[in-house]
Amino acid sequence: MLADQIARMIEEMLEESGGSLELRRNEMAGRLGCVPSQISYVITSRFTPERGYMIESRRGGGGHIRIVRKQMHRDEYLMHFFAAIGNEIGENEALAYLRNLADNELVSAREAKIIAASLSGAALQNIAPEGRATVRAMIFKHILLSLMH
Amino acid sequence: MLADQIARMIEEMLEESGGSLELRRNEMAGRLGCVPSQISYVITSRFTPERGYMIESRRGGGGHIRIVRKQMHRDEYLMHFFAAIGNEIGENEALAYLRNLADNELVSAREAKIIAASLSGAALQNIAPEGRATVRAMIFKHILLSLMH
DNA sequence: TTATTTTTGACTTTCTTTGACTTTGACTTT
DNA sequence: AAAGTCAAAGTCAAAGAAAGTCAAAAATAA
Repeated sequence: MLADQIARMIEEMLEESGGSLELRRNEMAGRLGCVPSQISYVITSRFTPERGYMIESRRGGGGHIRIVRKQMHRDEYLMHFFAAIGNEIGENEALAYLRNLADNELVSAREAKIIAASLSGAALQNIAPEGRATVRAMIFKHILLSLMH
Repeated sequence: MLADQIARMIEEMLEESGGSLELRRNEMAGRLGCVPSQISYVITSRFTPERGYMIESRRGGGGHIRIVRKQMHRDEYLMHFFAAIGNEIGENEALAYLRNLADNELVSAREAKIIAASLSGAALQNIAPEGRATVRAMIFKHILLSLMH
């Protein structure tokens, strides 16, 4: 799939450059033989702040898109998530946060699995659908609390 | 019967691939000359977490369904707990099991904290009291499954 | 028969791809 | 300096591609 391919490419570049890069949308689209907005799509759908990226860009002649992987620190991070979760959270969104936690080594891979299991729709299937996202948010927040101090 | 045939086919593929596979629902349905939702039916009715499978999927272009078998070799201990939990479990009883798991080094202290948080009455307070023990059992079981390698 | 499991298909949701149109910035010309 | 030109990037909505859901009908089992 195109989107994944582009995402991989960007990740690679980020790796090489140590977490920050500047690309030119049209030029990249040209190289890949795709429409420029496809690049935008990939960036907005994959390199979100939720997953720990900052985006900034400039239009016009010599414009560019800059992507920075931001490295927050522990407490700030957990707090940030705590606040970000809100009163309800869907499974996918929760997994995105979780992956971010794992990437930043705030939880181990095994811990991430445990958490994922406890937030999974399957585990919560006995709860009425309208209530699931709320319960999931509660559980997630309590887990984050257990990780603090 | 169609469903059994599909189930066998999936099991075979799992065998070949060593316990984990990714299939495309439409494509598979096409090959079998059946309706795509039939694949979904087989997966939800046969490849359940209760039977040791984990499912994840993605919709849209390039979507897929991934099936992973958690092989339980020397996971009998976890299985034992799994069975012991039953359909409902109170917080105290759950904590007792958890301590047991920790004592036997099946989970780390930190993991135990995470699990305790996710099973706590506080985390589940949005659920009607009658339903809590059931949901707690579900979550606990799913966590155990996630621990089975 | 009655209850449970299968099968099907219409409809929904989620994710991707594309392209037309808009906005912005740098440079050039008046 | 103001206006004009052109090269970017941004936005948005439509179309396409997959998987999910659900309930009715059909088949099987009890």
